[in-house]
Amino acid sequence: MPPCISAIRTIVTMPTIKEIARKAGVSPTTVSNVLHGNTARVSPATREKVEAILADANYAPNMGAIILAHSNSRIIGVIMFNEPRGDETIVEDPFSATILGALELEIHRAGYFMMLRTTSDEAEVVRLARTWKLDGLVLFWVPPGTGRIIEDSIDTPVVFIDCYYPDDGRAYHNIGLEDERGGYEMARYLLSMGHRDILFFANVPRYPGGDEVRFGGFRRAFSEKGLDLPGDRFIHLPRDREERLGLYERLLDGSATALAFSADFYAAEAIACFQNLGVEIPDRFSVTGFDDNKFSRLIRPRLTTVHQDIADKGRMALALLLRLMRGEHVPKTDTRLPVRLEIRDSVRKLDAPESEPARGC
Amino acid sequence: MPPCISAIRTIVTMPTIKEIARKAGVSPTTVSNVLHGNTARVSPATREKVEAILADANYAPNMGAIILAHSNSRIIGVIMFNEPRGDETIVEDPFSATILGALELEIHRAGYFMMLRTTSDEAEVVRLARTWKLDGLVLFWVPPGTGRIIEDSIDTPVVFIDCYYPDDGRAYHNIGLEDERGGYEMARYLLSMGHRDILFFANVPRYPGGDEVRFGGFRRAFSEKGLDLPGDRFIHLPRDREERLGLYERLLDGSATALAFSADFYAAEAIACFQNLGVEIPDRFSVTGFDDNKFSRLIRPRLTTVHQDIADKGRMALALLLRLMRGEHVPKTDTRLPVRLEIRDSVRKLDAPESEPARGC
DNA sequence: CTGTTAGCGCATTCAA
DNA sequence: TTGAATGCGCTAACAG
Repeated sequence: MPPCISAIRTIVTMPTIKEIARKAGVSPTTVSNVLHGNTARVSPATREKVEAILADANYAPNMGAIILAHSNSRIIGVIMFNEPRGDETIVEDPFSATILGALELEIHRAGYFMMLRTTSDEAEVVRLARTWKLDGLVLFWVPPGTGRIIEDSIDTPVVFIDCYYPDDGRAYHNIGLEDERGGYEMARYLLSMGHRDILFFANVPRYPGGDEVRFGGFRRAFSEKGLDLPGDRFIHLPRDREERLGLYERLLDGSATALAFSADFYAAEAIACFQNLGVEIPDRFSVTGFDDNKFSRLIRPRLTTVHQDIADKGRMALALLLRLMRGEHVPKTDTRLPVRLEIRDSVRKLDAPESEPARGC
Repeated sequence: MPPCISAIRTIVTMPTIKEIARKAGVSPTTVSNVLHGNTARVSPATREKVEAILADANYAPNMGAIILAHSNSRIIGVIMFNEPRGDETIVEDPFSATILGALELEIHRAGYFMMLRTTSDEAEVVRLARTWKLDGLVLFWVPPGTGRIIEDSIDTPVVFIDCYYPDDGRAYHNIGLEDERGGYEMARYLLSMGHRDILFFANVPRYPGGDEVRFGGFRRAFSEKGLDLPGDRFIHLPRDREERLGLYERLLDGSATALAFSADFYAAEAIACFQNLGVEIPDRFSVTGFDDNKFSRLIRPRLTTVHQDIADKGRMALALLLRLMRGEHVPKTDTRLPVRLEIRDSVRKLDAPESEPARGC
């Protein structure tokens, strides 16, 4: 190994508290007290000296030792439950990406570290929490029943995002959405536009419980009008893109006038597919989404959808988690963040001329 | 504390190697050997017994102790350099999201853990690598000069993604893109469609060096035709959305016939803005993007752009990093992944009728 | 094939 | 106000 390399290695050697103490001519305990702002336990003079050496040596603690010493890592685990499929990852979904961005920002800001993982295996989550002594956990789309197992197996504060639970008489810290109301309002709107023959497309396997609740909102709106929305109007989209495109094409032979998607992305995909086939939207089909992601206003026609504040969901989840981590007692409530119907241009009034799209940037 | 709670806590208590050893009636070393598959050092009989107890106790190692014992954490740090701005995060960008998804998959698959962080501070990266004894580092969009500082300060294998370097006579492990060729081909195409008055919009502050290289490709194509593309055609987009929209609107008073964006998202944003103002694209402006993200084929007109395989970039970066982590000697090369011009419907031939859009899903 | 031992870096008693 | 001693859980060198 050439000398220049070993010189670099020397720079790299990480100073420890012990070394800092030696340089400062004090004990490791004193250095530790300085590091922790234990001003009462150290004189200003030594404090200053130690601080100078600390800065000069570019001291950085060894988290391994810290974990070992008091079993917390300052790591917040962010886990997205999903079945792995083909070449699409769940992280790249615009919803996921937006909320992950918000979480990263807040975790960083709070002085914690973020460990990201996707899995469909609760045992893996438990293992992760234990081996890393995670300080907190944010769990997305946990299937019913699984949340209980996780909470019972670990000692870590947990906040769920977008989860629905079995009737096990137990409460969870959850940040969710007014899914029922979202479905209800969208259905009311579609009904008001004259649509009766509606198909609802679930969010592939991504939102256990939630899609059903949204569909429940649709049904409620229908029954309020004395109409029925049969269960076979709830359709699971295939995971495979080609299969989805085939499904969209086959809809052209059907009688539905409106297609309600439980995610903007698939709505956009379907619209593009129809347009590529020369089928005009919303002339042939009215199409609606859910979430109001960043792209729903960029596609044409602009997508009528159910708006939610995605980044805010992440911020709320983290604020809650931080409180739990501080040991505050927070009542377990299933928070349902508000939704708002966002009417744009992808739904047409039946038996009426097309509406003029809105203007303005 | 009620008894039921303490019962749960008991379940939670994490077994250590020592406890496992006690239960199995062997020494901690033997357990450790079993855990590490050191079959040569332990008899099949004891191995089986220990394994049974291990599984039964749901043993999970304490990473703190492991880090302390041999200074590697199995964590791969993923760092995205960026200036924080307003309410937009870099993680939610479709490019980032796609590559993060691929990285998460590969890191997980390789048995490592992923720590995600955005920052604009190289000192923070160094600190992170040291305090966590990171096994590897993936760095995005590192500004020129900063990469060297980081590499010189730590002992961790580093792979850069989409970085350009100063002429410091040094090589880096970088997975980048044929940016110059991408710009060149796009410009040639625009020229072939009769465009001469072109504006190039840089990727906000996100891609130091890269945007300039893409613009360099544009200039080369122009000069090959004996034309000049002056430096004032290179425009930095404002970070603030409202300001960007204002900029787009002002373009209507200009003479440019084509707007070349260095990111699909902004191209899509601009197109939508124009459409909202009642301005037809590509009639009034031809618009092009870069990256070919998931949405570029969903918007209307479908976006003509420069395609890159984003997920593959992540996979290649991680494959390289894993080799480096294994101690393999890999020559430092600045890999430039191929680009491909993706001609769709957002560019029109000047002085010619609009082209018919392609059909098919 | 198995066990003993020392030490990784830090926080935290307890003594001085 | 300061320091010495102990232990967190694991690995690895060494001894048996």
